[in-house]
Amino acid sequence: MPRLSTEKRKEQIAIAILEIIGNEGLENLSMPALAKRLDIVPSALYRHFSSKEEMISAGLDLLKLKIMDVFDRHEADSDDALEPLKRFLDLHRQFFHITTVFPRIAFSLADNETFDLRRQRMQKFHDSVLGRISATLEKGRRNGQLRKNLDTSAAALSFWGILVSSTLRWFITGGDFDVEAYKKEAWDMFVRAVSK
Amino acid sequence: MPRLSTEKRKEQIAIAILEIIGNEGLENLSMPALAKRLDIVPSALYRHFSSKEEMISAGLDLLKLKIMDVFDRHEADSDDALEPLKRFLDLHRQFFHITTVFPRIAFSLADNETFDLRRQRMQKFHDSVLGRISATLEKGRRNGQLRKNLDTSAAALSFWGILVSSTLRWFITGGDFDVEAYKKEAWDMFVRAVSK
DNA sequence: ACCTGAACACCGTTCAAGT
DNA sequence: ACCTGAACACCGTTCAAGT
Repeated sequence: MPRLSTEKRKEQIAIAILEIIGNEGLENLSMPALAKRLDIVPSALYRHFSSKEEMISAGLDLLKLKIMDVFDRHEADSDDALEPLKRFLDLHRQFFHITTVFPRIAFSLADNETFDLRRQRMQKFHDSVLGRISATLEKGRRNGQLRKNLDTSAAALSFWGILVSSTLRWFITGGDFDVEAYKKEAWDMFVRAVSK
Repeated sequence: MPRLSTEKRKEQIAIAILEIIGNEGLENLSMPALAKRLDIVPSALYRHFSSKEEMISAGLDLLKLKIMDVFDRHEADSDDALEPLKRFLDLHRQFFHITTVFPRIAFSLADNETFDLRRQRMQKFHDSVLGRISATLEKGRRNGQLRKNLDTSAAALSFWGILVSSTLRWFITGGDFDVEAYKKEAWDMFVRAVSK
């Protein structure tokens, strides 16, 4: 009944996709469930996207925007190269339910042609995030704050791993896990590992 | 046509479940696909298990056995507390396709009653593995090899995170990622982070 | 005791028809 | 231009019937 413009619907769909995947997982993302949330009928979704896959892609694009925005808003402004990473880790709480979407989709990838589009989009996304983290670390490596022989891209993946492993544990314990306390310890370990 | 005993079928099903989830993901695990692999009809599966969920559980039980076996066979025998962990990391290659199953299932969990059984089984599994890693680290902490103030359970999760983040990157790049090189760097960082 | 085949509810997608 | 409703192939599961 609502009859919205394609533009608005597409955005609505992308938002709803992220919410459903974040809270209930890919397995529970069904066209009927998605349509119900927008108060339309499942087949109406196909007016705006050609497939479920395309809708997931739209969700990923939105997610990337959101995460990059966090980086942009908290650009390095001090001499400390680790400062922006620390801040990103702290902010993680705010977009935790969003972060869960990323590994959920990544770990559903198969070595299969059907998933190749999804995989490529994930890779671009991941490359952007890791690139951002690497760049920050590289700065610290050059100004002597971090080890000269530090492999900054490996370190960037390790840093991202803090978020992934805390999310994994959070899922497995059904929420009964002190994510903030773990991140604090993991951050201390990370600093020790990369510092001079 | 084959007509095997329930005992043998159950084992066959558990093995096939791990193979399918590991290679093609949970999304591609269908009863028709599973049945075809065993050369029976989908409904025949329900003679041996009451649901798809139960079949996944059986797969998880088998996976736990396999991973614990690796720990058992490479029990600490030197004074170096990090030695068994290093060896586990090296062996990871051998059971890589198995390891992928764990995060795949973990990141499909939802905050949903239907998934509670799966979640609990994952948690027991994860607790066992982390417990094993923690115990090793604890030994090193007591004999003075590692930092006195090391939070061994956080460190154990970080260690497990090396496997998870390398698997994540492997998936995202479609296999175009040097897992062994990354693990080497990540291990160096880990040693630096936990050592005295 | 194990397996097959028909049946049912559900999901992704298409298409003709409504406003 | 956007949405609905019927239709189809596919999946998880049940159940009666086969050997």
